[in-house]
Amino acid sequence: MEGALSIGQVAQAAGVNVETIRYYQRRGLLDEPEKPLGGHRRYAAAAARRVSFIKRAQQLGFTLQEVKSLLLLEDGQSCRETRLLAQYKLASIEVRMTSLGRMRRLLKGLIAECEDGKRPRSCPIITTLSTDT
Amino acid sequence: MEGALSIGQVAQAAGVNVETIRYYQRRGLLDEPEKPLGGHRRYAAAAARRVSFIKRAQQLGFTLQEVKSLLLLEDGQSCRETRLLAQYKLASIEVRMTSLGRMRRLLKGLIAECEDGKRPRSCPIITTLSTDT
DNA sequence: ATAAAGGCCGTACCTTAGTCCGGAATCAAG
DNA sequence: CTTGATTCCGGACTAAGGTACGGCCTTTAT
Repeated sequence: MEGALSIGQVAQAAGVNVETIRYYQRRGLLDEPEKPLGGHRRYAAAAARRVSFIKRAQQLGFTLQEVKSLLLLEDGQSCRETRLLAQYKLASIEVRMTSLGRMRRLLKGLIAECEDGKRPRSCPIITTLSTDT
Repeated sequence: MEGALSIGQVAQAAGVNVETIRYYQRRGLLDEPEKPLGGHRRYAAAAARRVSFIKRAQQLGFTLQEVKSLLLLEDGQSCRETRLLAQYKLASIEVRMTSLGRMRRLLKGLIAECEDGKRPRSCPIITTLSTDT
């Protein structure tokens, strides 16, 4: 059997709080294993992986609601819908990257200017940030 | 005079709610112009630009607290600190981009696989997402 | 000059993503 | 078999980032 973890072990494995696990269950992102009448629930290792996935997706800016949709892919069988969702996410990731790229270019340029020491009055950084996109 | 906007005009120009403007003022991201005793405050066009900047920075994942720091650059004169802060932000942007890049590669691959129609049983998308980083 | 629109201000409320609490029950070690 | 650590469960609380409300006053357009 590849898993007989307690909720605490799942939490530790995924690097989150026990309460977070329970919260995800309430939100329907993770299901609760059966409770052996008057005992403690046992989790498969897959639960910990699922939680890790949730955290990773979140770090990339997906909301729990979105992650939930993504996870439906796993559970559901419809490859078609899955692909659509993935394509949509991909598009949003690309938008974010483009945005970040612009900001990065901006900051790089400003840092360089700053280093040159040619500061006419106020730091060029914000004058620029405040005006450009 | 390049500005004599009402708070509503500032909000509209920046594409936010009037309440948001007031909220930023409370948070110290934007200062309130003097109020002409028993009248309505008037804003310079710079206020709208500032708000737009805040929104842009936010879209890139900066918290209001961080944006506040960034804005100190504008107001403060210390180029040195400004630069440090900007460098820190730059680094964090790069981390985010790398992360997003990984996710993008992942999604792209999975979408392609999905399109091939070779689905062994469940959609490959999640099997992968659940296991890899 | 008068009404509608907008501004002022304080307070209350909302959503997201958790975290904490407290009491009862269960598990694991010695 | 006792003790200490976990789990269970419901519900309250938090922080961030706003949004809404209500009463009153000022502006603006007609």
